[in-house]
Amino acid sequence: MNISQAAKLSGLSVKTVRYYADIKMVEPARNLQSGYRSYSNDDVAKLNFIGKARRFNFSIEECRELLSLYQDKNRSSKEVKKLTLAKIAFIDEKLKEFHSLREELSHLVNCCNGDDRPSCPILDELSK
Amino acid sequence: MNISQAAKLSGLSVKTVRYYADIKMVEPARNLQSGYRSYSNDDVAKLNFIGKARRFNFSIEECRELLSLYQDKNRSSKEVKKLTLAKIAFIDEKLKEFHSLREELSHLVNCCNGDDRPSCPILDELSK
DNA sequence: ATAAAGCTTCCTGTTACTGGAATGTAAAGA
DNA sequence: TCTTTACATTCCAGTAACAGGAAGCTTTAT
Repeated sequence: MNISQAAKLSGLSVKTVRYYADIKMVEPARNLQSGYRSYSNDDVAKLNFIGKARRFNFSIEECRELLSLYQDKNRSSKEVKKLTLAKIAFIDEKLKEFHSLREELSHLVNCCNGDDRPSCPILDELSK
Repeated sequence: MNISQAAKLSGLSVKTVRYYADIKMVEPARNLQSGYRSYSNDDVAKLNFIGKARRFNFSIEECRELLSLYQDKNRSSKEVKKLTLAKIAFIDEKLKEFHSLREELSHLVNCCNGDDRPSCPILDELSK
């Protein structure tokens, strides 16, 4: 099938699918006459896989690893679990950061009248 | 003072300070003989301000806005509060995203044995 | 036959810098 | 004074993961 069909089936944009071909993550066959990319069902499965992994916040490089594990029938689940735990740790970091940011910002907001006068504790804090 | 001194006092890298000059956010005077950037205390105060705002997750463009409000003696605190509330809303979005991601991932991790066998529920989920 | 749709490659832009090369200036030591 | 060293300058490339768009083929529909 052509690229737009593969994109539709995998829920990705054509641009994204072409990008994944460019970076050699999912390289479809080529129609020799037209030069068009020709995607197999297997290719689409890989695109799907990558799409899901991306939605789970795995980076492209991590997707590459997961994909090679996915295709390796002798892999151990340990390796996949390790990657996933690392991702969870990363997310925990982000959660902590954003939590404390949120607290600080909402503290500032609570101190600010938010009226038409110029006095503003938020700016005061930023300039300290 | 020269750029490295300004960088030190503001807690930013020289590269970053130069970048802020390039994008016309903090444009110091120039030493006409050497061509070196010449930072005033006021410039350093602005750098400080921006550094703090960046740590509060404000984007460069938002910093630009905040900075102009900061320098506008007639600004209303309402405007600053509005920006800050928008930032909090953005952070809340991120928190929600990461929370649900974390849940899904830890669910997968709990289902995975993490041993030397190939069977892996994480990969199974990603390929569905 | 022609037009429209779909495909190709290539280039630019995004965010907020960082690293590095080539080169110029200033300060410190011999 | 000369030289080394430290610091400054500009400019270019790279980062992550694409999106947008131009110019130009190929296929399909009318």
